[in-house]
Amino acid sequence: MPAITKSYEPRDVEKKWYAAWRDAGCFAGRVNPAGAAYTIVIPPPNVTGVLTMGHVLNNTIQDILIRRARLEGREALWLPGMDHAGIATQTVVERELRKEKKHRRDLGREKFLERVWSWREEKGGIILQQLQALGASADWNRTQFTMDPHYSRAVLGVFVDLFRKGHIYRGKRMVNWCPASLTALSDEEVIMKPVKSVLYQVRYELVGDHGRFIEVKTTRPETIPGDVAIAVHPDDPRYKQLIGRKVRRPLGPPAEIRIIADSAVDKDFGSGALKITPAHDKVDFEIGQRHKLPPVDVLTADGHLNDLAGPELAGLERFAGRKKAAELLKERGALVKEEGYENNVGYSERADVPIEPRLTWQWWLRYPKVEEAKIAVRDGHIRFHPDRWSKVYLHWLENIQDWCISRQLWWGHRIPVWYARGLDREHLTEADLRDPAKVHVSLAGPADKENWVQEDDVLDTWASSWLWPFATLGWPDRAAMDQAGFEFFYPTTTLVTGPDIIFFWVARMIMAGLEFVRPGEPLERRIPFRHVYFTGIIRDAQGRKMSKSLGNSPDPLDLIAKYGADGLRFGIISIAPQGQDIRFQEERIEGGKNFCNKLWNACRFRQMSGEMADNSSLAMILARIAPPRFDADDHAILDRMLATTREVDRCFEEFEFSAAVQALYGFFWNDFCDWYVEVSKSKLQDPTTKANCLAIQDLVLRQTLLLLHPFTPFITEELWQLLGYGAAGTFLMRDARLESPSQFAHGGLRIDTAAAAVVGQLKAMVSQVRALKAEHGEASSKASVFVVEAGEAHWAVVEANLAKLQRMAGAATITRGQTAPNAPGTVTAFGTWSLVKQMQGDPAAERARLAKEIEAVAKHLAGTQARLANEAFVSKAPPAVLEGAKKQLADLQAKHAELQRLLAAAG
RNA sequence: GGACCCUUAGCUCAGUUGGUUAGAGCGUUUCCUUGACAUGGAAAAGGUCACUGGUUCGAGUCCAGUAGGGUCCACCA
Repeated sequence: MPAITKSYEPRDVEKKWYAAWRDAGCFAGRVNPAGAAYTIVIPPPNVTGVLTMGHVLNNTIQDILIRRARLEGREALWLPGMDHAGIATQTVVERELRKEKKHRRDLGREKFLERVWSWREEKGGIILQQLQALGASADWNRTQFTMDPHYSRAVLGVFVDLFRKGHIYRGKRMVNWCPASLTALSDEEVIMKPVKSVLYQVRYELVGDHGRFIEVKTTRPETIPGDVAIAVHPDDPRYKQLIGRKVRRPLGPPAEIRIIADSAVDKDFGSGALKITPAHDKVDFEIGQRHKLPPVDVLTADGHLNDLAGPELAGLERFAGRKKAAELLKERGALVKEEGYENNVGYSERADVPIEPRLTWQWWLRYPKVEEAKIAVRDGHIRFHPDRWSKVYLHWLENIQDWCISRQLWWGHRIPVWYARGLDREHLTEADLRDPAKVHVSLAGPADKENWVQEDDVLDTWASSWLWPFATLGWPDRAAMDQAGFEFFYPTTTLVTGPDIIFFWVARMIMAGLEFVRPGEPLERRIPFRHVYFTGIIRDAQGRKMSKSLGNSPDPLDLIAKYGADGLRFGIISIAPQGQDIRFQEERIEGGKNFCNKLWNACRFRQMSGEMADNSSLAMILARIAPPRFDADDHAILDRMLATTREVDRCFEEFEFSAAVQALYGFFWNDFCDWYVEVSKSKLQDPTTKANCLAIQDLVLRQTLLLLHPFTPFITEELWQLLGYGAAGTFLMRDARLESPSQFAHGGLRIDTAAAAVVGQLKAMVSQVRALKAEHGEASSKASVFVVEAGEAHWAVVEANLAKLQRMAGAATITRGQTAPNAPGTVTAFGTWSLVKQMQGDPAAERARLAKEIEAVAKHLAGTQARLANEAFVSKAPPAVLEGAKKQLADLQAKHAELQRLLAAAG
């Protein structure tokens, strides 16, 4: 066996094991009808994506779950893949084209798509390589892409199916239009931002009443040429007599527009009069519909003013047009006032420009299975972690709106609809849509293609990713499903994602699963997953979201180079409590690295301490353990090991990963390294205790590596192999199995918890003695001379642990005797220890120290006495609490008396 | 306007059903290179648990309210 080096160097170890796992096929999810499946589908990163800290957190958690599932003996499948990301990808390729001074229209649809595909081949999907550096144990042979042929068939098949069921329709409606990407967006893709703007107060002159005006307030004067009316509230006394009159439009081609009454107008906002521009505002559009007013669209698709805006404005970009419009109004005396104003403006999430409400023909989806989707979560068939997100989910479903699923892009799934050549698409009715002579909807398309024209639009990316949990498992093709193990792996077990895509993705997947999978079967067989774990959002030290534009996100690959993948994983998990946002601190990643080094060196110590026996199974190690020889420390460390095992079990059940990591950290560092390894040093000197001690170390290290493996896969595999904990040719990640505490008991392990409890007191005593030395200027390394004044029972404990105590307290000798007057001392659970040395300087310092301690004890004592003197406490508190208080009182009284005696003896 | 979350040590955060003297990591101070580890060890300082009131024998924890910070949803020009 090679010797373990002095410090852990992650780089080569990570490369070595990742390749070994991959080559041995350890990542493959296999069907085993006799076993239980554990399935995770990756939230597919965009094909344009690069690894961010958010991905690190998200995918580390998935890897933790999947590795833990393997160790529990489940058939684990982590299914990876990528999203074609319509707008994002098309934008990237268009940007490339722009550098060549070209536009996608110069290439034409077909050539442009070829270009996108070749971009994907060359540069797309880097993120999947990066995930491997993180240690992701996904089944890469199953990698899916939402534009793969079979996946595309699933997407288009679903469109056809929903169309036939009447869930999909085409309609001319107000949509969120992105003037940068030139496409419609769904409501979910629009984010509202408060924007500082100007509120213009504009007056419209009444026709036939020279010098009389009606005033409106608007933030968008450039749309005045699109005004078709002024609306007031029907009950507004200020305007009642003006209803039905006409005013002159102050901008654009001259026109007279009517003053109308509509109760949608808020009397108390602004002037109480509202300009109606149906083409550029959703509310205005609705009012326009009610009053049969035709919309006048004064903008082009890319956000410029068109000819309908009049010659002064035509051709201007919309914001330049706004400025110009204000100037023109001012010149004409129509601008009464302008004031600073802050309002909410919808922005395109992708392009980060203000969207335009725009009237266009689009394809819409009436969501299927909305009610069942609520039931699935409300009744706990799908559990959200943390649970509070279910409220957000349900609220959205309560208020759900039809989904605009068409996009005016080229990169994506082209809608499988063909219109009869020559059909007037601008005036298509619902009846036309359902007439197979006019509109053809199918996967294969019409037989006589020459007589038909295919729809130009593609589907929203989310209208493909909502099928992810089952389309990635071969659905709907039966042969592909069988090959992928659909029946075994679906429903998936856990989805790990961010709460920001609850609406975009999570809710839609639930509805899709319920609608399409195993129709007619019970709900719990159709849902796409049983658990949804929502991660927090990673923020920088100032609490800002990490984003590319701010440049405040560290490159995870740099962090891996610096701290190792395990260090990064351990660090990020340790600061990611369930459901809370995470403030990133690089120091915590460094802490992860340091922990790995600690683990490494503890194993190194084991290797240096004595011969490695056959460690290749739990049974082999247990066979070397001799419980009758156990001392308190042996009982204590095994007790803590089992408690930690149970705690980690609990954490996995509750999805509390950071708590698991903290439990493991505390156990390993404090209980094992700081105490057990240190006491081992004297036990290893003694031939009667050595073998047992080494076996216990093996047992604890083995269990620690098993529990830690999901979090830090590389170093644990390396150490597992170095210490020989698995049979030759096996892997920790694939072949090892977690043993439950009951299996340890089965193997003959009996823990004496009373003995284990003594160790807590021994530790406290050692701390007190060390502090005594430190306070009196004795270096911890100096071998000091102690005299202990103790009763028989207490001294027996000290004597039984003498060698260890000498080492731990840094003592040359520990003898029983009377405490010398004038010697510094401390009152412990096992007698009063005094340090034999020349009292330096003023004995008053020692008296002051004792007085301070006495004061603290007295205060605590008084509190306990008061509690016990309280009639209500004595009669109502549970017996265990009462007993505890009584014992505490006795202990404190004894300690107080002993301290008083020391004080009297001091100087 | 509605919903949810947060406020605990200098900093970032744990604190599971209410129960002795509220914890961790980092940072700070002092000491230590003793044969696993200085990526380390020992010790110490540091908190009226945002505020006010209530329930209770007992509240960081439960309830109500207040203040501050954050997130999501909502068509107010």
